[in-house]
Amino acid sequence: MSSETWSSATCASDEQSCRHGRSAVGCAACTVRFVSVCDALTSDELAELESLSRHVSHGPRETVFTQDEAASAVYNITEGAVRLVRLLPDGRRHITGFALVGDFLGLALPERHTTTAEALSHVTLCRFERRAFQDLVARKPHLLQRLHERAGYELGLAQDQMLLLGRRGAEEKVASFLLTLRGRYARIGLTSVTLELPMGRQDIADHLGLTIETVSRTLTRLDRDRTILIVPGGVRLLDLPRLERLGG
Amino acid sequence: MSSETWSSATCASDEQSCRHGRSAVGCAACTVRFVSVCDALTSDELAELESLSRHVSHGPRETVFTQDEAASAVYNITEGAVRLVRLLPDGRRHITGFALVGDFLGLALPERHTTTAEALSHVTLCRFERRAFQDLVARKPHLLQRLHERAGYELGLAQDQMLLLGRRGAEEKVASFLLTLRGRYARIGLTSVTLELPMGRQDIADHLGLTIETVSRTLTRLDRDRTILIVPGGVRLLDLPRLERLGG
DNA sequence: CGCACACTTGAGTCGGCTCAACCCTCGTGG
DNA sequence: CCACGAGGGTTGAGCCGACTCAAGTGTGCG
Repeated sequence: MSSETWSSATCASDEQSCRHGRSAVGCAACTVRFVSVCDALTSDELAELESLSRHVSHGPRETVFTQDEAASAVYNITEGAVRLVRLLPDGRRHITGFALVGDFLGLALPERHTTTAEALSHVTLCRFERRAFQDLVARKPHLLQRLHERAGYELGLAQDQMLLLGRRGAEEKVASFLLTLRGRYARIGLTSVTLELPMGRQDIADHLGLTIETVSRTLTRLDRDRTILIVPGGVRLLDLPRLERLGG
Repeated sequence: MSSETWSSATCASDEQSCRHGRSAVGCAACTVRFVSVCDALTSDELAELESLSRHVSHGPRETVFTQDEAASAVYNITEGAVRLVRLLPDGRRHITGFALVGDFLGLALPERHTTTAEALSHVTLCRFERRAFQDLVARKPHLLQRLHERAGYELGLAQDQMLLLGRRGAEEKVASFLLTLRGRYARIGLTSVTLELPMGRQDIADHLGLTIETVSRTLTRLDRDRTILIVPGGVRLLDLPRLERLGG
């Protein structure tokens, strides 16, 4: 039994969204609506979407869904962050990306999930049955349009990441990673000087194609020369211009 | 003036497809139709699509379109191959991928191209004005559906590539590259024992995040231990099991 | 206190990069 | 016909940065 199923059970879901947390008062009042695909819908359609949705939540390290398993649902993150993991036959793992608030999981509406999604912190999600969501999409071309735009954006991110992985240089990778994350936070309205890093060093390493030791060393070096300041749970970006010079 | 525009001019295009080459006898008889997005259309719709299309062709090293320039058109490759290049501010370049027969350029229908596309050999393409194509797509949800599926597939490829770039090992990278290419050729019905490599060593290096010397050395090593045989314009795969062991 | 876990730090190794020379083919022109 | 140069590819010597292995720090928690 997957933890996904488990969490659905713990969340006493009924017709409308359940009230187990501080969010979940309906799509119209959804805090992430304007940064998500739902933005494409009229209020009527929003109501229809809402009837399909169930809120689910997961604690840290729990699995939302697993690579290669049948994709019974797609998700929209309303709180927290998850890591998207690809496992190799030989045991090595790679983190294709980190999904933040407002991000959509299952954008391509695939038959089977291509990655495993694991919660980094406490995370809440809007869960849609895939078939029902697919039916809705088939009837609402502009929603599909929106999904497709988003997929194009993701494709661009993936290409940036490929570029990053190809050009070596640990410092470049780490600096660029921090800047990218900063940019994504800004995109959803979080512009704090302190950058939260909900993922561990090992996750960053597996994302950048480095080892945990190299990530750690690089961060401490950036800390030593006052480019960043390492704080519990994240970093403070002290010298943005230099960081941008390092990251490209 | 871009070479794209230039080529359009040399191809005396009129209502139907022009007859400058051995292809171009109309969408219904198109050799790449069943491996491309056009497969989603009925014959009526195909006729409509055809009225939007112009055949263009490019010689080796010519640019089809350039990164960051306004995307006036999207393309379907009917013959030949192109490389998709991303240029960095500091001059380094990365090849995000190689597009083969049947591949669609501009899948995400972007305002501006995210990569530069350069012909590797003589290449012919079906060219669609982006706006007109977009209008058609807006009226044909199942075509959009098909584009979106394809985008999902591309996203998967990009993730595989990220994984490849992250896990080091030149031998692994090269072996995997050859196998991936073989798989893509097979997908469009080309199952020859000899694998054509229309791209140069430098292109492979820029695609895999290696140097040209390392690519060359790795290929010669594979040649020496009889895993492959280097032939003009490509390689022959002699020991597939071993190659698969090397590539994952 | 003692354990677990995440992270940091150090010493030595190794694979791919750098720099440089060389080979081969092809096209051009004397 | 050969000389020449250009471009793509190959090969070699030495270096450097990231990995490996190993130990040490710090914090939270039972």
